[in-house]
Amino acid sequence: MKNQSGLTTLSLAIVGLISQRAMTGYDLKKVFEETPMGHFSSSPGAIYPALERLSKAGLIDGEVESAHALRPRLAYRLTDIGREALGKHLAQSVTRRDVVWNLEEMILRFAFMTPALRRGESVRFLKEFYNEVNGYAKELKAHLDRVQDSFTEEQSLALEHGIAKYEMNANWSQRALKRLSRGK
Amino acid sequence: MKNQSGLTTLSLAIVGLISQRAMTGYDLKKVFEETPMGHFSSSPGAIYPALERLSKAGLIDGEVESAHALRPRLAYRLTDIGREALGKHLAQSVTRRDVVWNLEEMILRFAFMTPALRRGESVRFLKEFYNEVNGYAKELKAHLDRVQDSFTEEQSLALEHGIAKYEMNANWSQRALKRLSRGK
DNA sequence: AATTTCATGTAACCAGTTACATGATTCA
DNA sequence: TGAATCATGTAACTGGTTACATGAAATT
Repeated sequence: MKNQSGLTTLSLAIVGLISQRAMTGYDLKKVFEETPMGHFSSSPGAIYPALERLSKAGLIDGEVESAHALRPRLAYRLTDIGREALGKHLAQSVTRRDVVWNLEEMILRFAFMTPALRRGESVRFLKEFYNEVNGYAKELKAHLDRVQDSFTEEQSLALEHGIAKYEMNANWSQRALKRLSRGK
Repeated sequence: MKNQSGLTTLSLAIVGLISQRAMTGYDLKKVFEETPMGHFSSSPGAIYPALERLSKAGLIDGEVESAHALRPRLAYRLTDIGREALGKHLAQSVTRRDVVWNLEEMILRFAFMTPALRRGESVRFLKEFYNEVNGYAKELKAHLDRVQDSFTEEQSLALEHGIAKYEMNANWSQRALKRLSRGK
């Protein structure tokens, strides 16, 4: 459990995908294999136990589609509880901790916002996201100024990589903000 | 074990730091807490077991500094085996898989290259890194072209985030390459 | 006198990894 | 007919998380 709402990154990906259409474990596996959707293991040893946990927690519900077969195809869809949990998870505000430790998950959250939340929530997310990544980029720059004299060239470059990463995120969120405002 | 040479990302960080100067578990904890060195847990429950594993594997060696105290201060330094293992780990070539699944670890590798490897190795690393991130950026663009009609605005933006990330990495590695060539 | 810092560890838990297993159906 | 795909699962292992524990030394 990576955060207060109790969804791991993999669980979020699963719940988010299932929120769009009913899916079996195998469907999820294929999405993780064939699309650049975050980077998740497509191993059955991760997916099926995760589905079982979410099912036990009442967030998703599996419907048997071919009861006669040896391995009945189990198509999962979101329950009302699941839809609410997803909404709450996505609506959490963006903290410094989030962008430092779970940046990729933040993008995953953002990807699932429509139609789970209202458009205004995506905008709010982007503004908060921008503030945090921009703030952290400044922190990193200040740190570089302090330490670069004692650093090897590679170490300086590695830290500059971090700065460039957060600046790229700041730029992206600004662009995204414009696109969302323009679009509606 | 995340890759063929058997070092997890945390182990690499520990071995890399210890290669620069002898360090205790507490020293490592402070580095992880106070500097933006990758993003590692500063929890003793991760660090001390990792030190023990590395010690058992013969990569590092702990020297008791204050035997009289209740908690003797254990300063670790690299063994010859450890130095060799670090060198081999850092000298691995960069694969597509690496930049897709372990990009942050690649930067960590790069940061420790001096003085563990010769400068030429850093240059080779950057060239390979550039090829892979650039290639993957192109893959992502092609994917976006294929799927964007069926995507929500947020999903398109999330994928564009991925593209921007790999383009930023391509730019960074080009800049880094120039700096290393110029500098020596 | 009280709090923070130094310093190392353990225990319970949990999620993800690799590898294995089964067998029907579809395709070359 | 042999291989690939569909489809779901289990078992052993591993490493990281959170929380707890201890107690000396330094600082406020």
